[in-house]
Amino acid sequence: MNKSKASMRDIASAAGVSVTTVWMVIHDKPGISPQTAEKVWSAINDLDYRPRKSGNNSQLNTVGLLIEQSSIPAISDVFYGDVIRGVQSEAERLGMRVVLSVFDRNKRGFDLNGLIHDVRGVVVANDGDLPAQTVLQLTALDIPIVLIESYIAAQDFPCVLGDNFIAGYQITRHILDLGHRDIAVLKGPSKYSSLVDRLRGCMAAMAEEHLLFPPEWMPEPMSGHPIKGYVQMQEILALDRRPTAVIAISDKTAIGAMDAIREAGLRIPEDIAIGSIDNTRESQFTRPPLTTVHIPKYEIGMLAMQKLNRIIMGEDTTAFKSVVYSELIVRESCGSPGRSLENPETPGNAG
Amino acid sequence: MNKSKASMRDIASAAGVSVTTVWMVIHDKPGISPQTAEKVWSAINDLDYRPRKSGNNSQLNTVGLLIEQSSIPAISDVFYGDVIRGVQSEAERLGMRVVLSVFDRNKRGFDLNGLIHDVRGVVVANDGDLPAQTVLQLTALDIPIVLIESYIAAQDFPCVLGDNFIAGYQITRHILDLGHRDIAVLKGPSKYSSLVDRLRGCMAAMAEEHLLFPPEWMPEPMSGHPIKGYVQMQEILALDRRPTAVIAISDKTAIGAMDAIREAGLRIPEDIAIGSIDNTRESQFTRPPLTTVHIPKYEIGMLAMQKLNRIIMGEDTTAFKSVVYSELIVRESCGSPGRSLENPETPGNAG
DNA sequence: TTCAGTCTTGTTTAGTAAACACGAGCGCAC
DNA sequence: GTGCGCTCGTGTTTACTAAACAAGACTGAA
Repeated sequence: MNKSKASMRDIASAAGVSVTTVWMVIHDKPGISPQTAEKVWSAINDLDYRPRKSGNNSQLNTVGLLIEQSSIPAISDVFYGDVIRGVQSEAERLGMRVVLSVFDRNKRGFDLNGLIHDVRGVVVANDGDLPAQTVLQLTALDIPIVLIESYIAAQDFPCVLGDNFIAGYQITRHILDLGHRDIAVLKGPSKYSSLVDRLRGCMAAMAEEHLLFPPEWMPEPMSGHPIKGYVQMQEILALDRRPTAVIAISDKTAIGAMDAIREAGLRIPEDIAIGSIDNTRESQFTRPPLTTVHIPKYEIGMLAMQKLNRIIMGEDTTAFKSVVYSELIVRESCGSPGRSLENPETPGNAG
Repeated sequence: MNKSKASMRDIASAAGVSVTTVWMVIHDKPGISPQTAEKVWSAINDLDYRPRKSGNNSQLNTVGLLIEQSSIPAISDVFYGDVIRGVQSEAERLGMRVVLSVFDRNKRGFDLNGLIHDVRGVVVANDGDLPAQTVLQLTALDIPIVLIESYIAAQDFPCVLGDNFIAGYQITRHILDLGHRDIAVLKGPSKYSSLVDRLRGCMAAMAEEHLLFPPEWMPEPMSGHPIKGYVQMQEILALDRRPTAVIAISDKTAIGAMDAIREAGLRIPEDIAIGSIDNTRESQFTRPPLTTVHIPKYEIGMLAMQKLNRIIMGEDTTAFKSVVYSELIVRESCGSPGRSLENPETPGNAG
């Protein structure tokens, strides 16, 4: 008669507690003393208990993490690795599971239906190649959604962002404060709203000094080229007049640009200073180490998961942007603040 | 012997339930059936129960709303009226009380101590005159704090903001799209971080068209002058060359500027177009009605209270900016989009 | 084969007993 | 009278439960 595996009721009587208590122990709810939990767990072990129904309800607290294919293997990607870790660890804290789902830019019709049935919400990491239409489709189906490092103008989605505008402003301000006035910028594809915001921040800082980036010093990015920034930088170096400093819109772009600068036989930062935004792990190992703006990637992931959970729980009713603070990290690629171009002692402030 | 008032235990036995249940009814906790609640409440009424300790614990869920004096009578203030309503209504939903506390810019040492003992957290509306030091003092005392429409650079405070940068960008973009190229801007005091961000957004939009605001078309604001924008606009109108459009950093500034424009015998928008940011209530009753950018003031207040509550409850651990979406409201003060300057049919896009 | 009825499973609601924190009052020595 | 410990009554919190509930699985009659 005891052929069928033990049930919660069996565990309860074996441990001398109520079924509810057993349930609470299994689901890690508050209000259980360590002793009781211990008793229950050992009873579960002794009787070899295995929940029956749990198969289907586990899907009920699973969320999807939609990510574009180019970032795969995403776990090790310079930017999204940290974001994913943040999402994952917050999900764990909330008792949720995360399923990774890759968006392939070549397959037009993305298989949303396969995803949405198993999932209570979706966080969309990065955009660019993920057409706004896909995102709208998700909301039409009433699936809660949170965007990461992207927003859609006039479409008020909940999202979590780095302070991209301020980051652009900060790095540009830093380079201006070092005395530079001939500054170029390596921008990114305009489909990434985060990169657009960064550029706008750069331009605002320049405008405060009544300066504009000359058009020839704002080359368009090569789409699809493996080494971002490399070709853009070459274009600038081929011009008659060369900038004394260049701002790269991302660390990756900066790294490509540094290659081009070195190949041209120029020194960093003596001939050309370079600064960027992201503070990815590799930025501290470039030669010279990159002056950049830290974007708290782990926190972005964490907050995104937290926000998604709150939307699912009905706690967040109005959509808003959550913006995490950025911080300028001064290393060596712009020269140190003590030694500006003309004035070795104090930061230059001419303008 | 029954001289002393009834206690929870008395209520409990009178209603035939446990003390815990009585407590849960009084504190509106979940897990009480309507019938039981009814029984308990009537017992409370019959025995004329009155909680003893509650005197001090009601202060425990009170929060302070710190506001600068110039905004008083704050309830009717054009901007902060809505914000305060938002804070208040969310506080009510959360079962909290709000005490208004006015910061007087003339009294240097603000009496924080009087406030902090009764309060579990503070939301600071506006800044400018509220020195950063005061804010830091609050955090040093470990009082949770949320800033509204302000942040302190490099000091990572939780805050709730309108999307000031984008708002500046939007109104400027709108005016540029109408074909204007000779554009002036009426900026605000630089101590207001929100107004600084708006200006930066304006400058970024201009820079995208490779334009800068000429310095003579960016007059400094008169500090302390009753009618904001009026004197600034007069300065611009006195110049040899006049702009075809002007951007006011706030609705209030725009209203002053419109007076100056009318006094100079010029028509709005035919001679000078004007746009601004805020969408305060009065902006729709100006003549002509003001084209402006809506900043959701009520939502800002609501989110600030929500965020403060979460910080108090220990749910929010990392500080971040919450940014609510803005929206361009096209009325008549810039001319209608169908009829731009040179081209009556389509928006001008030269540049 | 199907379909109503019951059984068994996990889950949720609505509740409780007992321990806890803390100030008020009380007695008692000094 | 004043300070000091002690108890006691207060509201509050923790740890736990009985009973109702939802839903799939099983069963046995039509």
